[in-house]
Amino acid sequence: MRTTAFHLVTRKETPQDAEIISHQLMIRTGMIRKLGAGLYTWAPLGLRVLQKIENIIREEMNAAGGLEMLMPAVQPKELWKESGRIEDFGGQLLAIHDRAERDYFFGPTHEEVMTDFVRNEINSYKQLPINFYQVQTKFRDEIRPRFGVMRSREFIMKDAYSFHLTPESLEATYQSMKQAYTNIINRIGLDFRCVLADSGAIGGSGSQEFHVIADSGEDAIMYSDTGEYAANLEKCEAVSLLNERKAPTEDLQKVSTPGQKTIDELCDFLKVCNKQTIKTLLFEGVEKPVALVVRGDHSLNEVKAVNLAAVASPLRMLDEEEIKGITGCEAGSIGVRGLDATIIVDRTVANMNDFICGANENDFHFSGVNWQRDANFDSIEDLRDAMAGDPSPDGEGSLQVARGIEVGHIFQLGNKYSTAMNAVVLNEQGKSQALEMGCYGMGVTRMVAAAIEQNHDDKGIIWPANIAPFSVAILPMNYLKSERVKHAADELYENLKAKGIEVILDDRKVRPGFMMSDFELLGIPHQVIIGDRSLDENQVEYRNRTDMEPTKVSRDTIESMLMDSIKV
RNA sequence: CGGAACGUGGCGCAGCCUGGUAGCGCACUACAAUGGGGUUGUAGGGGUCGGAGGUUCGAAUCCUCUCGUUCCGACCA
Repeated sequence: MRTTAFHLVTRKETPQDAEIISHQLMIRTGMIRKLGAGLYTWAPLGLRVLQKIENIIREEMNAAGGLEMLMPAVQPKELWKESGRIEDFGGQLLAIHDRAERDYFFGPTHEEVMTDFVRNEINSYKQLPINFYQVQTKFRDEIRPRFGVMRSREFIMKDAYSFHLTPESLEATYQSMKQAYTNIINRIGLDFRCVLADSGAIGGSGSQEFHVIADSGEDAIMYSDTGEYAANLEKCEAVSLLNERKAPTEDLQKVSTPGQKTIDELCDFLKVCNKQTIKTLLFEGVEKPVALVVRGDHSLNEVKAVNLAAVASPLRMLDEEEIKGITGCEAGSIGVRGLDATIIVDRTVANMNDFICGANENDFHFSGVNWQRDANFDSIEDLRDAMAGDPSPDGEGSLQVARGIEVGHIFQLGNKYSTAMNAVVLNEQGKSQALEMGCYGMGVTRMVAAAIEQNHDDKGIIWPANIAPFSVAILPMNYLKSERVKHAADELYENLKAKGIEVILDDRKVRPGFMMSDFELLGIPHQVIIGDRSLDENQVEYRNRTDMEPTKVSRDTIESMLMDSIKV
């Protein structure tokens, strides 16, 4: 490709609405342009990268036995009524209708369409297991799109769906998908972790997420420093930090704490450590209000909370009026003694003794509170966010924290959809049986942004070799005036092209500094600078984008050197 | 959806408070010089100031409504 025949429009200035580096660089390089909130045009440069990622995904999916297909983006509302997921997805569904006022959704995901396809196509256990996938445009009406294509409303996802007669068969395919995802991200060249995850609106029993490690990541992931354990913070098991409950040593005492509302204020006032206190949080329950109790220095994990049977979904904290009605006090003085609510305590809280809590009376707390003697709870659950330094739940090492960008999520759905939508096969005994189902999503557009988050410097993008839009950039100095330079550049360009190398030759009438800055921004891995100065010695200059160290290379060997470093 | 802010050539912004000629930088076009790190000069093209209504002799500027966008909180590949 010659730049004059390509669409290359770079910008020196950072767009005002781009917060994170990948978004900034994608706009500055001209890979994408914004059309509206969460809507982006992929220019030719960006599409080259996107398609490379798609191709790697296709190759690995095919190698793992996946069968590519393509479903409509527009889905009849009736299918969603069958699965009962309209409520789960809520406002994220883009509702549309046709001229006859029939209702449709623009697909945010395709479990329904796929299950419909399969219940018509698959009738016998002999057709199983099978794994279909597609690479397709989705639309989710995110409440707050941001970070460019990282959280856009329209995006491209690879989604796969597998079907099985038995949970064992599902497990086997699930593991092969996990391996395929590992291969994909390794080939793209990114640092990632596979972590345990909450399955959210998609549902099912078990799921894992693939996170590309980056400081700008929206998720916190916890991992053992010495063991295998890794989980999304929202899922990460938090163990009890106290092995056993010690016997009471203090008497129950009501202490005056005028105006002390937050845990921090209370601890300052009483000169105690926040590890001696508990937080009692009141939520709407299914039958009666629920009090969720965590230690003063811990934070409630909202995903764990909403997953509790006694807690109403969606999660809602009681307001001031409701709190007053139950406790007679304000939010800062709630405590567990004599509280009329279902009391669920965190594992650590269950083992505390001599602790401090609100007295359900404004400006008073209790100290020296002990379970059984002074108060009781209904059950013990894992309620809190795990913290760095906690023992790993599998007993191996302690937990560390990192930020991650979720690029993939794999689920064992079991028969949730097949039962709801009556997708059955006849088994060997001729009996009708609901299908076991798995689904496997990967954010293709997001992967591009994630790759940039992990591979850039102050000058621009540093593309990993396998997804770079071009492998080699030829930068001729004074191409339009020096016949010698033009000849050498054209010759190298044609030779590399003939060998199947993706090469871009900058034949624009721009000055050298401009040209070099442009290609640093673009992040092309291998750059060859050709000018009269080095041609005098029958040499060209080579640099790679990673270290930018210039190396003089003889004209005779530059081609083979490039071929070696690219390893086609 | 709640809270905040912003809409002025393709991009980044000034002008608005105190109403009267629409301006700057980048980008773009042409010419010239320059030619190994975003070079310089000269000359150009491009904006009904988000939209509608109002106040006024006169509105980018003041008022009302509306649309859009972005940022902060609950969702997810």
